[in-house]
Parts: sequence; C-alpha cells; structure tokens
Amino acid sequence: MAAIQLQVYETLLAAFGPQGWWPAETPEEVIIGALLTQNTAWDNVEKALGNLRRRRLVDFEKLSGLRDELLEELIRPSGYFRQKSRRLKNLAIKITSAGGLRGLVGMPTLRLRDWLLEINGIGPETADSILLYAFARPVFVIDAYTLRICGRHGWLPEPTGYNEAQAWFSDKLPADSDLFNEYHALLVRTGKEFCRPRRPACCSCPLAGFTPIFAPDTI
DNA sequence: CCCCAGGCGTCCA
DNA sequence: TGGACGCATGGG
Repeated sequence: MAAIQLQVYETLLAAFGPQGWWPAETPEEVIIGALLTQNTAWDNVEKALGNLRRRRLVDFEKLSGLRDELLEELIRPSGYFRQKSRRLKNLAIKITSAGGLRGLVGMPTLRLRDWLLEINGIGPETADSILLYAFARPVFVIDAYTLRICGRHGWLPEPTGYNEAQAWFSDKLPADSDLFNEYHALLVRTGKEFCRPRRPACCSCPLAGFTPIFAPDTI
C-alpha cells in the first residue's frame, strides 16, 4: 500500500494533469514573482512583471540601482507596493553582491535556504518556492491552500504549522524536485477550485474519498 | 457592499 | 512561541 501522500499526488495528477509550473520564463522571474505573489493574486503579479519585462528590468543588477519611486510605480499592481519595492531592491542588492545567481547555484540547499531567510521579506514559503522553482532543489513548498486542504481532509491536526506540514509530505515522498514541483502546483489548483476558505468540505473535490487521520472534531 | 488572493514582519502577552 | 494586525491592488 502506497503512502497517502503519494496516492493524493496520483489522484490530483489524474484529475488535473500537469500544471506546468512555475508560470515564468527564467529563474530571475521566478524569484521576483515569488516575492510579489505573497498574499496576492497571480494576475496582479503578471501586471507588475510585465512592467518590469518591458523595461528590461528583470535583472538584479539593474533593480539594485533603481530609484525607489520608479520601482514602486512599476510593481504597484501587485499590491503592498511600498513594502515589496523595498524588499525586492534589498534582495536584488544582496544577490548582486553575492555574484548574481551564478554565485548561489553551488550552495548546499540548507545553506542557501538560510541565506534566503536572512533577507527581510523572505519567509519559509517564499524561500522554499525559490529553492524549488528557481534552483530545482527538492524542497516541498507549503502554502495556505496546502494547509487548508490538509486540515479540511483531516490529514493533519489544526492548526498546523509550516514545518509540520512540510515534514508530513517530505518524510513520505522521494526527494524529487520534479515531483515536488508538480505536487505543489496541483495542490494550489485544487485549493483554488475546491477548497475555498470559510466553506464546508466540497464533495466534488477529487480528494473527497480519502479517509481522515484526524477526525474533524477531535484534538 | 462583501470577501479573497501562491505571506511576512512587528508587536505584545 | 504564538496570535492579532497592517500592508494594497484588483477581481468576483
């Protein structure tokens, strides 16, 4: 009997097919997008990314020298633009002074994760998204959709923290960046479609048949 | 009008 | 250590 973590993956892949993540072209775009999409709809991030692309500013060296006011204006559609412009520029400066992405690709995964987490504005999900989708490291990304799905299906007790959820998946799956890439994308797809907040469990969800480990009203 | 979106840092008990 | 709160635009 395969672990539930693998069965869920197979079920979602059969239901939705490959999601083709990350929806960006280059590692630079993935990193910038990961920061801009924090608590923000991807359509809004696309507008901001488009502004940067048109001006050939998807480039950490250029971003690190950009006027604050201009950067704020360009990323305004992605929300929290004052915070995010400051954080993006700060990130660009730090990457540039590390020798660009070339200077990071050789770093061991855990050391690179710590390096990312030191940056103001990069927390566990953003760091892990960058590790997985920009550097192809086998790190399982947890997000609000994943926590909601796990809680609602009774796979983890609520409330569950980031590290606990990450371990629940990672400990039962092969450390395969292609698997983790597709799995996270499928969970986001599932969450958007079937696991909206403040709504009862949806019986048409492809995952409806999985047995809860933690009953809905215990612990 | 309301709620929501692929979080995070800060503050405070 | 953990829960509230502010951050901001755009879509349904």
